[in-house]
Amino acid sequence: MSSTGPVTDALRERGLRITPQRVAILGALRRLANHPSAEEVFRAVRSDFPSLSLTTVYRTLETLAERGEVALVHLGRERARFDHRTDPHHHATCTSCGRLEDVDLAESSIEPGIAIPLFGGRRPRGNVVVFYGVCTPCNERASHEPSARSEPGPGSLAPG
Amino acid sequence: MSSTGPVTDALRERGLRITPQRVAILGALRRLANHPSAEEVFRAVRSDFPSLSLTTVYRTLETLAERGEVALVHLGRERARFDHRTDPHHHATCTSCGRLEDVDLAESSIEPGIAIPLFGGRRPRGNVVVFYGVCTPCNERASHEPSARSEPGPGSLAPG
DNA sequence: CTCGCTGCAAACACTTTGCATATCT
DNA sequence: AGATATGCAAAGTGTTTGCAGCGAG
Repeated sequence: MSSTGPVTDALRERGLRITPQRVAILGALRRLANHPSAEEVFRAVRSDFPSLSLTTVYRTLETLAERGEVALVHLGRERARFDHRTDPHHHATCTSCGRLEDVDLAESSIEPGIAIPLFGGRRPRGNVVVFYGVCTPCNERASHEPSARSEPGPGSLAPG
Repeated sequence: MSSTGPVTDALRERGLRITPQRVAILGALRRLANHPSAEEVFRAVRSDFPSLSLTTVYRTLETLAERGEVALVHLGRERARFDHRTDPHHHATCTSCGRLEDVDLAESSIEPGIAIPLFGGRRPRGNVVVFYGVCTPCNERASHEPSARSEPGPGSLAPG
């Protein structure tokens, strides 16, 4: 199989064998873009690839993460999510429904040059910022049901 | 038991019954200060409280977190850790050994006023920053064993 | 006395692993 | 052909839950 395409190329560049499973998984991750979990990728691919196993999805995403082709995003108690973007950026998440979106922030605005005592006064190698808030649909739902249970949603990491 | 003390007072203020288990658990969390996991708290308390169960530690810490008396800190795949500080602050972690320390950062330096599209252009309710780097002991160990395996350590959330 | 708390054991969700078979190169 | 990837089922890990008895207020 000498097929070409962005996904196939990415796999080849990472020194990975090009299998239909991998093509489908990485393709789905890029297409979904919504920081899906392994299971969400699994369901998306399964439709036109019934023999695929969840194990393979986990293994493939782990391999891709190791090689820097995708990134892992963990929030609070939530299951792991995968990010097709690997360039430095941050995230915003809805504390009510868990929706997650990218946030591009000027690097300088988070003081990457700060001296960290834990690192012997050296600067951090990197940092991750997560913004917490309530997305528009959840916000509207909350105002329509004033006294209704305003579920804290997934993960109780939310500050304040 | 009408004993007094910071821990007892804190429990009472949160409307919780003062049991020896809770006094010991919250006391240990404050004393350790090192962002211990439930199991680490358990081991610390167990010494002079052999009948304590891990379940109670989980339940107590969860209750305290719900009431805002302690905070949860999750990093990557790692187990949950608990923080006796609940005021806004950030964290630095060693990507090699997992050590975690507090970082106090001026709030303005992370643009809390940024308009987040996910939140309908509203500002985030809060944010969490984690700085990644290598702590001094790990750094020295690495330079003494140049070609040795430089374990990525717990959690592969580390950027770049 | 009453309701909340504790401890035990069992259940849980998510993720990883062992192994035989199938597939890529 | 040879090495690597896949699928299945089973094992983990960390955390949560049901329930009966205990203890704080």
